[in-house]
Amino acid sequence: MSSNQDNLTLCPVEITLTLIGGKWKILILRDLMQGTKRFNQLLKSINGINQKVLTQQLRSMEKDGLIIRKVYPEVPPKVEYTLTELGLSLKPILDAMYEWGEKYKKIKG
Amino acid sequence: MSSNQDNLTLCPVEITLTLIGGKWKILILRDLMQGTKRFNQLLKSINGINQKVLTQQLRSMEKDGLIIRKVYPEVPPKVEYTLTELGLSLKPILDAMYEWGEKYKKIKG
DNA sequence: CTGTATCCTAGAAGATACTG
DNA sequence: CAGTATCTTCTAGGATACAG
Repeated sequence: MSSNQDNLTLCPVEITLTLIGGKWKILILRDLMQGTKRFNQLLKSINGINQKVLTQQLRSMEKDGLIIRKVYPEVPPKVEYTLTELGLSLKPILDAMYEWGEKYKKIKG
Repeated sequence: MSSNQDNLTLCPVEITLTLIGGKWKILILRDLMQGTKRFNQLLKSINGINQKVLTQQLRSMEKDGLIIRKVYPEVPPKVEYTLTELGLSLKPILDAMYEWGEKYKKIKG
């Protein structure tokens, strides 16, 4: 898994990939860019992910300083996930991906 | 594998991911953004990839219209890979990833 | 040099059941 | 609701050998 202890001799693009590569993190970021979300909200809005994998990805992103996990000591439990400043700073990447996908859709769709 | 037959009802970010997701395509794009490259050049400059996987990824990207493969009928063979216009249009994404990686390096390094 | 063709493996991802 | 804990499946990726 990625971590902030990864080799910092990698090229900048590779560094970025170690933190947001993989099948799901970009999609989690896409959702959290809209604001704080609860675990179940993420689970529903991310097509095809399951509970275990979502938990794993969120933990990894928390460890990497991209998101913050806030637990409300209630019953039933309530857990909210929010982007950190570092996480928010990924927005230009997400925006570029969004724009490219839009254009591609128009061409091919 | 990704293809241009993927479900176009996906959100734009997901569409982009189907075309450039995975462990290697971004790195191949990074290299080809600098211009046409031969197979062996790519093999050497992409850290950790092997021949089979590089071939697979290049075929997939060719099928998706991101790159063009040009074979020179020589002995020994010479094959060059070049970005198409569509492939080139991914540059903003690569640039954003590069910039983010740079900043991250400065903070953590 | 640029590929196929096999075979193999690690680990990501998924299904299911259970819990505070 | 938001998780663990297991067990299983799957496939991207890797190692190796060979070929035009």
